[in-house]
Amino acid sequence: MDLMPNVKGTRDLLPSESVIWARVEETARRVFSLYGYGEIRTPVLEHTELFVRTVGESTDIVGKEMYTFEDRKGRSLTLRPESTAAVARAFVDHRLGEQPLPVKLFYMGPHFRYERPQKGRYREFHQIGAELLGDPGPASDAEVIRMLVGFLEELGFEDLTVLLHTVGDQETREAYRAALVEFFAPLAEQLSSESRKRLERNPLRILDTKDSAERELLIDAPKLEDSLSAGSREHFAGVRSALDRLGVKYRVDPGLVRGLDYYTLTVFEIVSEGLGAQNAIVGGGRYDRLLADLGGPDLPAIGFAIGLDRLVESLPAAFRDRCTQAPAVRLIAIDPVPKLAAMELGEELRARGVAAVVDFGNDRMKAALKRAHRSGARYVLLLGEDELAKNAVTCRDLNAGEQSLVPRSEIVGLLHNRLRNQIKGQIKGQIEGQIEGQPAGQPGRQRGEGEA
RNA sequence: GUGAGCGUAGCUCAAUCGGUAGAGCACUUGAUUGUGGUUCAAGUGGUUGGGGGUUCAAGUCCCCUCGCUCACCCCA
Repeated sequence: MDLMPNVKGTRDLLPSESVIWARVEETARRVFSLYGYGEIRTPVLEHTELFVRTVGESTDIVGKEMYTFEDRKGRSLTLRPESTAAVARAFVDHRLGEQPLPVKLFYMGPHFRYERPQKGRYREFHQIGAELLGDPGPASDAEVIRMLVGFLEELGFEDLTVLLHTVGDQETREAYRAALVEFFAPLAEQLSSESRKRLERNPLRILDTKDSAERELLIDAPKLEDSLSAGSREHFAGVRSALDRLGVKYRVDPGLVRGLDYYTLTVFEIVSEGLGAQNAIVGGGRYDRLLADLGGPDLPAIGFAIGLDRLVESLPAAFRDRCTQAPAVRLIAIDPVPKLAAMELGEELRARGVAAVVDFGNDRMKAALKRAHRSGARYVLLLGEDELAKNAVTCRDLNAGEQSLVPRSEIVGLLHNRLRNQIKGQIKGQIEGQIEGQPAGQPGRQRGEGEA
């Protein structure tokens, strides 16, 4: 039992894991910026009212999952359970509607919901999201989805299917809501208590029930498709034809009803295998009323949020294997005096972009070499009195188990070249600027799968 | 919020009907005075999550509690 455990539903990410997260985040930044998105960083803390008004009082998020508390002046604050509302708030606050439209923003960071943790669900979780604000067209919907799919492909995901649906415009929703209530009212006894509540508060949510008896009832229930207004129908058709043209695979899923109140028209989701029950890694949709509801301009918008925790859990092994952080070179000084020489050499290597660590242990070389091996280093440079006297260093290749005496003047260039060559094969599909100092790999892990 | 399962060495786990806690890996040391990874030998390591109860005797049975995990609900 820990004396000081972490807070339930939160976790620490150690370097072997956080390096993967960093690569995913870098990829998102690169891909999204190629589409003209800029990063927005909003506070983790917002007024509770923001989420109550936008996400919806009838949702579980607002009803029972928010981390809400009063500050010292009695104001009700909430740790953000999602970010679309916050981005919309910032958009209104900063009058971004007066800029050339659409405004394209992405964000990433921690979010909080008070739920029982399980696989793929944490109380502190992380989202990467993007919002395109100020354009009504189906083309924007398609571009947003295309960008999202492109991002996931960069990470090595294959065969992910986009689930697509429409919840219609306001007119549609009102008509359909009425139709649903009319249909279910006489059947209320056959509904679960949960669904009876839904019938009052948010009838659309009955559609995605998992209760088999209720699914039977749904067969004869009015279809959302039949209530779609002409405009909604046209919009949905536009999204679909644009996605077809862009080569995005999707499946229309009539059961897909996003839970948040602010969604209109297009909604979509991406699920992944191997995540257990919490398999949605992305959710998104259009929210044409949200900005106006917040007292801002009457502008439409669309966006999505990626569950980073779940994304990383389902990340293809090929991507994970490329994410290593061990410095490739380790310098071991055998006596006190060469230690300073080792530090100097380390600086020279780093100046050329070669990641190098000086071993400061004062024990025997045996122990130092062991540390080097365990660190995942590819090369060890040995500096002792012998080497100093000859103005050279011993360069040991830990993979090959071979070593040679290299003149001091040549060692930096030699390592720089060797590591550069090794990296070129691995770098494909990875971030520019990561070329330097690419490590040799983790202990116990196959080397060089990324090559060729 | 509801339900189920599980807490034994740093890690993964074992321990028969209740009988005085053990293995693999890891770690330390040595074989090797300036050479890791392989091999061999030796060694360190435990309040069996915590508290209470039953019993001659509890890791094992009972109660309480804390924690973790999975699932429901819902969502990323």
